[in-house]
Amino acid sequence: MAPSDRGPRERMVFSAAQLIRRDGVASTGMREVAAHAAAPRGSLQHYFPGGKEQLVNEAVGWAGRYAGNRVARFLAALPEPTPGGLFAEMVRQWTDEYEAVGFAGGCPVAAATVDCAESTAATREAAAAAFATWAGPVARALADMGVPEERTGALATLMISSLEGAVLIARAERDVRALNTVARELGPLLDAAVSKAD
Amino acid sequence: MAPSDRGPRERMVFSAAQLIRRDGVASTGMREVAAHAAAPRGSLQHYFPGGKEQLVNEAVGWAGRYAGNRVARFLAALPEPTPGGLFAEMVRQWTDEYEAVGFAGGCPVAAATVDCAESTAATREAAAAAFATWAGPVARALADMGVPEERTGALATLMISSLEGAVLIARAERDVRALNTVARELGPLLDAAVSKAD
DNA sequence: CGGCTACTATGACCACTGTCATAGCCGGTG
DNA sequence: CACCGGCTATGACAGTGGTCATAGTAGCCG
Repeated sequence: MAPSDRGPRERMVFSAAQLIRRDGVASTGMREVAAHAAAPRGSLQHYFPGGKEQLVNEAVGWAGRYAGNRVARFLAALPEPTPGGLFAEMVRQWTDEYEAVGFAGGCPVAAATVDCAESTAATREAAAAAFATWAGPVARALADMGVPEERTGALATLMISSLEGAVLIARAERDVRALNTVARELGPLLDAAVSKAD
Repeated sequence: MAPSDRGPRERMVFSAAQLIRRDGVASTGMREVAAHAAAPRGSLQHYFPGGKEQLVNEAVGWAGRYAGNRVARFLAALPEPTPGGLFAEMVRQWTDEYEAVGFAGGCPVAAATVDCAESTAATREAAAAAFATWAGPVARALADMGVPEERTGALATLMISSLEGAVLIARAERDVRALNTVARELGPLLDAAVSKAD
């Protein structure tokens, strides 16, 4: 699932994201991150002199970039790209995971927002940046599909909002129902946004 | 904002919800809850022999009931109830708060889900129950407005998902943009769901 | 060889948490 | 008055957290 043989630094960032996804920021310990990454504990203070805050911020940034990069893959997987199809793929990544390995993990950016939005300004900004680097490719993809420029941003926000909320509900219920619901209900609306002059 | 003169027990549950909303479950201490509720620390073990878990679960339940009860108020505030109007009111509760007192707080149910879904089964179930007691009144309201029965549940889920996600993004960005966006984009879709035979 | 840099290894510190044990208050009732 | 239940008050405990200090290793350069 993840490249386990990268530098230890990268592994720790990745592990931090994984653990934050599962337990939230506050419940994730530094020692735990090092152990999960099979990295020496002493490396934490070496690679992340900024402490836990720096590690969390990098994990959040990593998650944002990951989500943004997935968009291109989703598009490539679609025979004929449509907004609704893209959203269905975004949702499917979650339903696939939940059905395959269970409901252990949520979105790390959401976790960081919930846990740090008020207490840690830098992390809050990292989360906002992550949402932006995620929404950017989505909006561009919508534009490429023929959605008018003035609506791409709003629809991208709607897609990400619905997805995040559905992930939350799905995790609480341990059921992918909410995810499937938003995909089904939102698909037609998204497809209807492509201007017919194409 | 809240009835400050209820029993100490109720005040503690309410304070717990407030603090969880702000900092997440893990970062909210029991002593902090007692202090915030102006309640004696010794009362914690008296009223909540189940410890923190019980307190958190009750706070989540309280939040779910609160959200469910708000629905009736929103409907009463609308001259002519429509699905899009109801959703706009639900969103407006958040934009009003954020513009009035800042972006300190999110949804306590979301916070509990993020922090406890994997670690504490009972809290996860409490969160699922809270979402259900919230979605119920929403779905019933949609039905009363003429939405076909077979779609009310799905649309309620869509509304709550989008709202939760938008709250998350708004908090990260410290901007109500996402909230306004989902309200604007989803309104027409919701209104279009009322069957015309009415 | 010495010296330097990158990284690793541990142990200690201090702040704090949830929980428990114990004791005290205080208003009723008999 | 004695008694007792509901509630409060505090101190202690054991555990865990992030962080710092210090020392060690490995490898390259000169």
